[in-house]
Amino acid sequence: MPQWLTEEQMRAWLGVLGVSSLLDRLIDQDLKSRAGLSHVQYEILVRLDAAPDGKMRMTELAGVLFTTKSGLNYQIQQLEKARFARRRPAKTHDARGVCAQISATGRKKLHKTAPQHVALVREHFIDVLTPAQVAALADGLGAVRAHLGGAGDF
Amino acid sequence: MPQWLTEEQMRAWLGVLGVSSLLDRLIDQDLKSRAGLSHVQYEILVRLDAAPDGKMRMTELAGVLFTTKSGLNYQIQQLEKARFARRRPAKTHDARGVCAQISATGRKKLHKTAPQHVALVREHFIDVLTPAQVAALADGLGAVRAHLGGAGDF
DNA sequence: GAAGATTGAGCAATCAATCTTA
DNA sequence: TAAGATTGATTGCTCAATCTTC
Repeated sequence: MPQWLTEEQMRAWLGVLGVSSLLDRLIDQDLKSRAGLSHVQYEILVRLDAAPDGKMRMTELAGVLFTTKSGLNYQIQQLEKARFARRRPAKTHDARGVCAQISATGRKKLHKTAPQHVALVREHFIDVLTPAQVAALADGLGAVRAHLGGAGDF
Repeated sequence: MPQWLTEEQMRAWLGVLGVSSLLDRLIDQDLKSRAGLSHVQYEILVRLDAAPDGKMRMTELAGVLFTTKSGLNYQIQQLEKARFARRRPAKTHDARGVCAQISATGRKKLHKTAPQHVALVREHFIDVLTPAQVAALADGLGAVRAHLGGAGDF
């Protein structure tokens, strides 16, 4: 016989699914209407902006963003069309590598967009919780993430 | 000046996004390969199976699943093709209402699929956490969900 | 006009296959 | 042969518009 979930375990599990669905949609709509960026595109720009020289290897970027290489490729194409990023051969001796690099326009766009985005995350996530709850979420979700072994960094 | 997130707040936030991405993909692949169902389709069947008479109004179902009405409509079509569910006019005096109803085949499929699905959720989520961590996640995520005001029920 | 539901166009994600270089 | 990256076909999602009934 299977070991069903307790009521509390169920709340934790459905909580993860529900909260991420709701917040992701909310954020996507906000970013699209305000800045014309999808949430994924915004996260790409954040990572590139923080990276040395504004550039990162495609596979590495896909890893930290928990997306597939195909999906990332598509989004980088969109960012290239919008002139927010470009592709550059990686300057290793390995000619297979490709880097995505944020452009000056991309940085401007990001820096103009970020404050309101952070405000939204605060309003609907951080500020709804006590500091202890935030710590508990960081702790628990970090444990799950560590177990899943994604290439993330935080 | 915007109020940036602290390192811990960032871990909590990226934790939600990362864990849900990773687990959702993992579960989707598992369900598709084992049962030919997407995660969304599985959740639909769970809800219908638990509902009185195995049926639920389309809008209500979309609400508890945090999905759009269009998205739900598409998935119900797929479930109809597979004979796991069907559409029925709601038996209110209001002729606008439509119910989705799980079929006997759908119930069989669900009951055969559920144990391994729960085992997977345990393996990669519940069992990775202490009972206190599970309680903390249920608590914190519940608070966020309550604030977002989704039509969920748990 | 508003609520419940459905449709269609366009966009985005996935999976397998391909191409190139190591 | 394998790693890095890209593409193509297919599926699924989102948004706006539509249709019907209240």
